[in-house]
Amino acid sequence: MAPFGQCSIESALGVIGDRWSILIMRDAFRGIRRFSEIHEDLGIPKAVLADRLRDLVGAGVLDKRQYMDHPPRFEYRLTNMGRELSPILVSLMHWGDKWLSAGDPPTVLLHSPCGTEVEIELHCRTCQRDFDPTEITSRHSWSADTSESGTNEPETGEPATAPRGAM
Amino acid sequence: MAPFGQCSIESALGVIGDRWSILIMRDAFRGIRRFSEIHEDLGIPKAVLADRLRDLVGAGVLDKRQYMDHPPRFEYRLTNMGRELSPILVSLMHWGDKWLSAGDPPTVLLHSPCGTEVEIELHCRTCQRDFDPTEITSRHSWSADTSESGTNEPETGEPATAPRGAM
DNA sequence: CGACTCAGTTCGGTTTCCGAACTTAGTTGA
DNA sequence: TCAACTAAGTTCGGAAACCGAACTGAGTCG
Repeated sequence: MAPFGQCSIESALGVIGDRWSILIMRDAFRGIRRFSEIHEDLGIPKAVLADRLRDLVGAGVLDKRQYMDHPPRFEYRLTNMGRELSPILVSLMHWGDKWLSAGDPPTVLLHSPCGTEVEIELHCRTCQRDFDPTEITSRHSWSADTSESGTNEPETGEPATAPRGAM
Repeated sequence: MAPFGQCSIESALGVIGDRWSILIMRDAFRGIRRFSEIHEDLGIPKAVLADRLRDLVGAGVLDKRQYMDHPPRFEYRLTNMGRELSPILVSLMHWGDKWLSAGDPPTVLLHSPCGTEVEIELHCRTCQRDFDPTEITSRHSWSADTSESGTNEPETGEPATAPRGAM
């Protein structure tokens, strides 16, 4: 495996492939921008936070700026690159809501102009419709097939051949 | 911070909040299902792989089944819960493609019925359009505002107030 | 019988994580 | 002016996780 090479998922994980990094970015979306705020909000050890912020700034998803000279105070703001992580956070949130939350989702995202709940969907512009994961194929050295077992207590049967799927 | 409590992103990270877990799930989508295959594909230490597979099965995103009795052989298949992680993987891939890949994206996902490139978009059913991250608000104890700096070399200025944003 | 495969477990060494204490620069209140 | 306080880190020692390599055990193949 080349270090963060051939697969974009791997490359992406090189930047946000750790629990804390994602939570720090979530905080950034929430408007939590200062070292001490993040520290308090997440309960992350300060040394680790300092480390992660350095990495995230280095990767280009956060920007460190001094917003006050006396005393010197800093904040970490989303860059465009960082802001575009939101589909990832939105999908994580939706998945957690659906499969892990007991009862009501803790947070609901809204489309601010109209107040409708945000949806994130796999969409096909040609077919003009949303579709689900089983309809994904990939183009590369692999070929088709993402279909797996059909329920969460999957049916038995089906041979052990390993057709190559997406991603 | 309650351990994996109030925020669905945190809960989700409790299941796939580690680099290896996500790569193992990606392999599952690719049709790589056997212990030895995953080990070889990822270069993950066997002890760690055994650990992660236990966790992922325990969490309900993979199902371990014996597909052969003599000799006993096992495979790990996606459950429905696992399959529905795909929007997360798709967004990770798109983000990596856009911001980290030099040149062509290593893998392109296609809508299998028609061969069009897969898109994943924030969508509003009321406005009948896709929109971008700056138009997200949340409903909970926080209020609006996700707007941050506007470029990847963000403009200076703007006060240090921390309006609460989404997620 | 010997070599091989799969699916792990065990082992020692290295890296990372963690919480607590410390630092440095500046501010506020008495 | 001195003490207490805050923000943004750094330093420290112990605990946990990670790593590659070696080992295990069930079963197969020639």
